Amino acid sequence: MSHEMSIGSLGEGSLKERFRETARLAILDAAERVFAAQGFDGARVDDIAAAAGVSVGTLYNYFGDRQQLLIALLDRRRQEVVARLDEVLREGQDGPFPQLIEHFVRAFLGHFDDHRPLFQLAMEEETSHLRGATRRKSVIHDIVRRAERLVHLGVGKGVLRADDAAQFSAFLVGTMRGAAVRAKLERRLEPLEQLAPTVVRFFLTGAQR
Amino acid sequence: MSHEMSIGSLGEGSLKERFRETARLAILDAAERVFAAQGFDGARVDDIAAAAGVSVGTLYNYFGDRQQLLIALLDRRRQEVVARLDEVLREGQDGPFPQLIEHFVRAFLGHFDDHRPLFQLAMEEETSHLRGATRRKSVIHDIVRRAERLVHLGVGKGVLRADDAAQFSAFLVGTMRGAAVRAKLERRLEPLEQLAPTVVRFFLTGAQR
Amino acid sequence: MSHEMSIGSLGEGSLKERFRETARLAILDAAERVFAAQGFDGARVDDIAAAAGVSVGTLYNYFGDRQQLLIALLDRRRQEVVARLDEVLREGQDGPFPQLIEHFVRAFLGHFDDHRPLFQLAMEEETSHLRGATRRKSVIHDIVRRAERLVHLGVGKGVLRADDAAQFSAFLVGTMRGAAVRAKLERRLEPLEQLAPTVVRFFLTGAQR
Amino acid sequence: MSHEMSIGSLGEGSLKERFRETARLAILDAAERVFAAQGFDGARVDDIAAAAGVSVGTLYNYFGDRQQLLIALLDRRRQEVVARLDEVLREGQDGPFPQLIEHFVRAFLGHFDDHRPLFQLAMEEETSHLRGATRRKSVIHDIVRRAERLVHLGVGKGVLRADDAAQFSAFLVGTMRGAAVRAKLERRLEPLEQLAPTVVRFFLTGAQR
DNA sequence: CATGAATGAGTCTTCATTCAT
DNA sequence: AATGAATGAAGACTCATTCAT
Repeated sequence: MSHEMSIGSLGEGSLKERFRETARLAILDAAERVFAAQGFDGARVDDIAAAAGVSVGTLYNYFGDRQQLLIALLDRRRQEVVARLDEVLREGQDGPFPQLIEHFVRAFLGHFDDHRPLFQLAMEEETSHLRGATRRKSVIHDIVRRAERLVHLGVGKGVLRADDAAQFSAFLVGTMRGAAVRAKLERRLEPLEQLAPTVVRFFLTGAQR
Repeated sequence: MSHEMSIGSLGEGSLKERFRETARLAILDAAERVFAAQGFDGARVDDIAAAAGVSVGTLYNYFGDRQQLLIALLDRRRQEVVARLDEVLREGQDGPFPQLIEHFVRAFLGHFDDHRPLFQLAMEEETSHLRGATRRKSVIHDIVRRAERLVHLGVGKGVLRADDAAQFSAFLVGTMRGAAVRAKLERRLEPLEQLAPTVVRFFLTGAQR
Repeated sequence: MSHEMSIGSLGEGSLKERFRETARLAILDAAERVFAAQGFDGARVDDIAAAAGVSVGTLYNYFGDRQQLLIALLDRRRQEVVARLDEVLREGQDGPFPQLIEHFVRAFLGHFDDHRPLFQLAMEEETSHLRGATRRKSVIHDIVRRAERLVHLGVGKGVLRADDAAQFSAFLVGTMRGAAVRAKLERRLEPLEQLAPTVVRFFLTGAQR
Repeated sequence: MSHEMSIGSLGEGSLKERFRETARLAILDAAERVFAAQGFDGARVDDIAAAAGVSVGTLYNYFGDRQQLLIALLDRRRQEVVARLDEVLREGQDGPFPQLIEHFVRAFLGHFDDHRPLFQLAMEEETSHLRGATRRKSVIHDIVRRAERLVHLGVGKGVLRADDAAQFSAFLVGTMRGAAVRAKLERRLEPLEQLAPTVVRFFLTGAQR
C-alpha cells in the first residue's frame, strides 16, 4: 500500500484527492478478497461494496461499472509485478545471469505469495472472458514479455541455448506456475519463494541426473 | 473413447438406447464449444441447447442442471486424457525413459490439440468455482498424478535426479501448459504436439547451453 | 367401482370398449391419489401417469388435457355422492325426519370417509380456480342443494323452524365439514360416520344444555 | 393492527423505516388481492408486483421469495383475527355467555367480511400444500383453538352441554364457514356479520322448531 | 393404440446499475 | 459525495402438451 502511495504521491492533489485515493484502494482491496473467494463471475458488486464498507453507490462513484473495477484491479497487480520484474531486469542485466534469474524467479514467486488467490485467477485471465469493449493485455502476457527479455539476456551472455530460446520464456513461466499449482493442490502454505533455487536449477539444467 | 467406438456395435442396448447416447454426445459437444467460447459462467443453457440443435427441455432431459452438464463434460475429457496417459505409462514402463517421456508429452499435447479451448478452461478448473455439492477432483490433479508416476519411473531408472523429484511432475505439467499458453498468446495454430521434443529436451537438460 | 360398471354396463360396448373404461378408471384412481397428495396445482401429469402405470401419451388419449382429467375426477365423485344423497332423500322422504337426516348425514360422512383426501380438496373447489372454459358447478353446490331439499322436507314436516330455514342447509353442511376438518387437525383416523348422531343432535337441538 | 396504527407515531424508526413499512404493506395488500383472484398457485409474482405498483426486484427486497410472501400474508391475517377473538374472550369471559358468543361470532364474521377473498383461501390452508421448510400452524387451527376456549367457558357456565363439547368448537367454526360459503354460492354481498344472531341461535338451540 | 423423448412458453429469481434523498 | 432502495433485463429451470416411432 505504501507502494501505491509512493506512485505519484507528494500531495499531488488536495486533501480530498487523497481521501478519494484511500477509498479507491479500500475498494480494490475488498474486490481482491471477494474475487479471490468467489471467482470473477461469482463475485457480486454488493458483496464487494460490503467488504469495502461502502455502499454500492459509492463503489460506482469510483468505478464506472463492474468490469472496470475488475480491470483496475488486475491492472494494479500487473503494474506491481511488472514494475518489480523490470526493476530486477534493470538492476541485474550487467551482473551474472544465475543471480539475475534467481532474482527474477524470486520476485515472481514472492508476488505470487503476496497475492496468491487473486494471482491464481489472474494467471487464467486469458480465458476469463472479460467481455466488453476494452480488450486488454493479459497479466500473463506482460509477464511472459519480461521472461522473454530475461531469456534474451541469458542467450546474449552465452548462458542459454539459442536454439529453443523462443520457448524458454513460456517454459519458465509455466514452471513457476506449475510450482504454484502444486502448492495449491497439495495445500502447502509455505512461501513459494523458497522454491526459487529449485526452479532455477531445473530451468537451467533440467531434471536429468 | 472406446465407449464412442461401441456405438453401433453389439446392440449394446436398444435402438432407443443408442439414440439417447448420440443425443447426449451431441449436447456434450455443443457444450464444449459454447463453454469454450463463452467461459463456464458466461455460457447460457439456451445457447448450449441451440448449439446442440435441441430445445432446452431436451437438454434438461439429459443433464439434471447446468452444473451437471459441466461436470459431465469435464469428466469425459478427464477420463479420455487420463486413459491415454495411463496407456502410455503402461506400455512404456519397461522401455527407455526418453522414449517414454516423449510419448507422455506427445499424448498430453495431442489431447490438448484436440480439445484446446475446453482444455484450456479445464486446466483452470481449480479456480473455476464449481460451487455445489459434488466437490470433484480437478482435471489437472489427475494429470499431475500421472506425471508423478512418470517421474517416479524416471528416478527408478536412474535417469532423473531424486533430490527435487517431488517438484518435477509439477514442473513438467507447467512446462507443457506454458507451451500451450504461449501458443495461444502468439496465436499459433500449428499442433502443439510438434513441440514434444523441445519440451522433453528442456525437461531433461534445461535451458542452459 | 362396481358402481361405475353398473351405470350403463351390460356390455354396452365391445370388449375393447370395456378395456378402455378400465384404463380410464385406473387413471382416475391414480389421479385421485396424486391430487390428494400434491394438491390440484402441485400434481404433475407425469406423476399421475406414473401412478396409473401408463405413459403420459396414453393419459392424453383418455383425457384431452390436465384440466379435463381434473373435471372428470370431480364429476365422478360428485355424481357418486349426489346419487347417494338423492337416494337417501327419495327413500326417506315419507318416513320420520330424524331418521332421514341421520341417513343423510351418515351418507355424507361415509362418502367423506371413503375419499377423504380428495374430498377435502373438492370441498374447496369453489376457490380452487379451475381456470379455463368450462366453468362448472362445484361439488359443494350440489351438496348444498340436497341439504336444502332435506331442510325443506323438515320444515314441511313441521320439525324444523321455518324462519331461518334458508340458512340451515349451509349450517348443516358447514357442521359436517367442521367435523371433517377437526378430524384432520386432530389427526383422528376413525370413521367420521361415527359422528353422525352427534352431528344430528347438534343440528336439531343445538349445543345448549 | 396496533402496528399499522403506529405509523406516523413516535417516530418508531427513521423516516426511511416507515417508508419501508408502508411499501411492505402495499405489497402485502396487493398480494392479498392477487392471491384471492388467482389462487395461491395461480398468482404470479410479476402480477403481485404490478398490482403493488413496484417492480419484481422490489418485491424480492421485502420478501425472500414467493413462499415467504404468502406466509407473511397469512400470518398477518391470522394475527389480526386471533387478536380480535382473544380480545373478545378476555372481555366477555365474566359476562353472560349468550353475549360472549355473539361477540365472538360477530368478530369472526366481521373479519371475514373485511378479507373475504383471502380468508376463504386461508380457511383452506390445511390443504393448500404450502411446501417448504417452515411447516406452519394453519389459520383455521388457531381459530378452532379460540372456539374451544369459548366452548369451555360455556360449559363452565353451565350453558353448554358437556357431553359433545369436544365437537362444538369445530361445529361452530363449521357453521360460520357454512354461512360464508353460502354467501359466496348465492353471490350475496351483504355483510356476513348480520347473520351473527342467526348463527348464534342455531348454535345454541339448533334447527328444530 | 401406447410410448416417452422433444418441445418451448411460462415462471421464479438474481443482480448490475440507476437515482432520489 | 454517500446511501441503498428500486428497477427490470436476463437467465435457469419446469412441465403441459405433442408426435414420431
